Amino acid sequence: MKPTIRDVAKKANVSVSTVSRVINKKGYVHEHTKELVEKIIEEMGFIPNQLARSLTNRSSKIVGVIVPHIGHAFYGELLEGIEVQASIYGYKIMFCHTQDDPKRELEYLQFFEQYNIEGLIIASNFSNTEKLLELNIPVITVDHILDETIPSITSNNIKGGQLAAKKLIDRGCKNILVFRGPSFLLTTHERTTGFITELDAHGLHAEIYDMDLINPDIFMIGEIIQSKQNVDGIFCFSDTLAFVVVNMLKEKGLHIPNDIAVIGYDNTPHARWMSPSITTIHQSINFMGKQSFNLLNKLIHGIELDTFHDIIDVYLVERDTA
Amino acid sequence: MKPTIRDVAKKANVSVSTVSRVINKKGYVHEHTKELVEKIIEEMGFIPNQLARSLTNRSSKIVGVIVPHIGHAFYGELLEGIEVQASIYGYKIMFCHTQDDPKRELEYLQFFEQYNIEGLIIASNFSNTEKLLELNIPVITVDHILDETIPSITSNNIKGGQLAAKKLIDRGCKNILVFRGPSFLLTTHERTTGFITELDAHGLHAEIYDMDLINPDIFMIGEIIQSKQNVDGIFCFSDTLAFVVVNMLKEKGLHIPNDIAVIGYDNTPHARWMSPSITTIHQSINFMGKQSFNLLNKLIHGIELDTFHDIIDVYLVERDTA
DNA sequence: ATAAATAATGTTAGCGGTTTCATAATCTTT
DNA sequence: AAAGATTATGAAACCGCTAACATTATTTAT
Repeated sequence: MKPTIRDVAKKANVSVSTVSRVINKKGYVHEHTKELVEKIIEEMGFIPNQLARSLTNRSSKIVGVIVPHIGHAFYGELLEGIEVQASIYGYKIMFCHTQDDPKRELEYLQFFEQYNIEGLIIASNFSNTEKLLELNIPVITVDHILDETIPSITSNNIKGGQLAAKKLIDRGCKNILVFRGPSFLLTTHERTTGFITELDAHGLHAEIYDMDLINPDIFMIGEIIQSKQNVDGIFCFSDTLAFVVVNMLKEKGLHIPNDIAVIGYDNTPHARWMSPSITTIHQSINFMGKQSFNLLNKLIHGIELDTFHDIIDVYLVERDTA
Repeated sequence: MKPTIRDVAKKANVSVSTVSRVINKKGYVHEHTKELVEKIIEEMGFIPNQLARSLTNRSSKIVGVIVPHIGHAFYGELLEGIEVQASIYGYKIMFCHTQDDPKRELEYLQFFEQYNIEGLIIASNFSNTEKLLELNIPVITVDHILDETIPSITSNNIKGGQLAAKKLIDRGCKNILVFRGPSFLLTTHERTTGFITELDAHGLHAEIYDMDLINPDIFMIGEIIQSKQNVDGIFCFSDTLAFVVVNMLKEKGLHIPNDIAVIGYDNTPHARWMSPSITTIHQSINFMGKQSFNLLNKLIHGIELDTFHDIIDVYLVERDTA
């Protein structure tokens, strides 16, 4: 059986409160007894039970994270960033992937509540904002803004769109296609806005298609590429998409980037490994993860926020396709 | 303030134990009172505090999962499988990614212990088996076997190697290269064994190189490919590797699969999207995740195991590169 | 009708900690 | 040397729940 604080107290011939004081470094305790207690804790291999602690403290040292699909690289990397940072501050993560199912969202919200989680990071397109606020714990969103009142970490999607546009314009592209993400995502709109306004400023415009960023409809992309003539620039809202597009263009015998330039988004490893390697917009997902934990951590500890909605910078990675 | 069981009891004019009986559906309670209590629970929005429950029960409904890098697709998918299954049984997961750091492993083992986790799934190359067994909770490993005494879920790597070999042999390949994984992994050895024995049986042999499966050393691969003449078949232990190799071979002007055949491993989405699409060994990572939770669940509930080391089937996905 | 069995509910002691309060010992201060 | 402040420790209540045990009400069996 694991030793409890009482076992330690008995062996050290002190009261439990003294032991408690030692492990929490709180209140008065004589140097002598402190050393003795510490020795015995060491000896017995005593580890305070966090569950019991949480019960009195209401500080579980757990934060919840909700993502749509943990299997996807984006969320994996995000989670990695969050976890790294959380562990520095002694926080553990309990996560849930909703698979875009609102039922699961609510279910997990309850679970989280049962465990007295101290804060919540939401990366899914959460559907039930009221429920969220009822929780009465700090909540932030990452990668998108759910509500003006909920602090967030997002990527600078407008700039991402602008950078891509600038690059294509610089190359002299005139006939531009955009394979963007689904229209219900805020990120899609932001990138589109950034891209289009930049084109506009140069008297250019683009033809836009909505796509699934993660599971691209290969057939449809093929159709579009075949049917369009004279296209000389394509902006894809994910590297996965760019990846598929580049492969198809090569099949078609076009030279990239001379005949046609392609820009992706995300800067995943595959973009670098592909040949030609894919020019893309880099967003540091890992960093977003870290920052989102940091933001949440501030809220948990009641620290004043300097920025309520933090926007992470993006940049263009110039490679072979544009 | 969140309502407690006492608040409910008071409002319903019953004792806390009656309420407890209602929420746990355990012991005698009159239909009348049951309905009343349920109504009040509903009204007050009472949710039993799992922390307090765990304290008495020692059943936290939490299982721990340790992976090396959550950011990697393999572990993301694995975690997804685990989580889906866990949630069906009302279990939450607390995870840690060790980044291959033994210090972090131990640290997290302690954390897990503090939270009375009920079981542990290990996907990392855990270094400290004794510590693990000291935990006195069910432990299983997934994707590799750490110790004969610890139940496991693994992929049929031997068969994976065999399938790849058979395919290359069928194509008439004579001059074969293997880009395998790091030699400290059991999976690497198993696949190698499967592959080599099959070649042996046909009087063939292969040249083997150790590689990082996830972050391939592009330069080194390039060197090898350039230096070797007459190679007509390559077996890569990950699709990522195959991906890089295929790109390089194309650069070199070789025709795949006629001049040279390539087989990957994993069947990641990119293998399908690449052109030529990559022939690969499929292993159902998601399924492995599910099965590993199922296995752990049996152990937790003391159910007799029919297989101590369960091996998940793999198969060849024939596409354009072999 | 009475004993025995079953059903319904309450009382209370934990689970393993933290924390308030009380008390005792030691150190300052004048 | 006495009063006051500081330091050191312990007793006990409590966090929110479960479960063993006790008690009473209701059935069932004889």
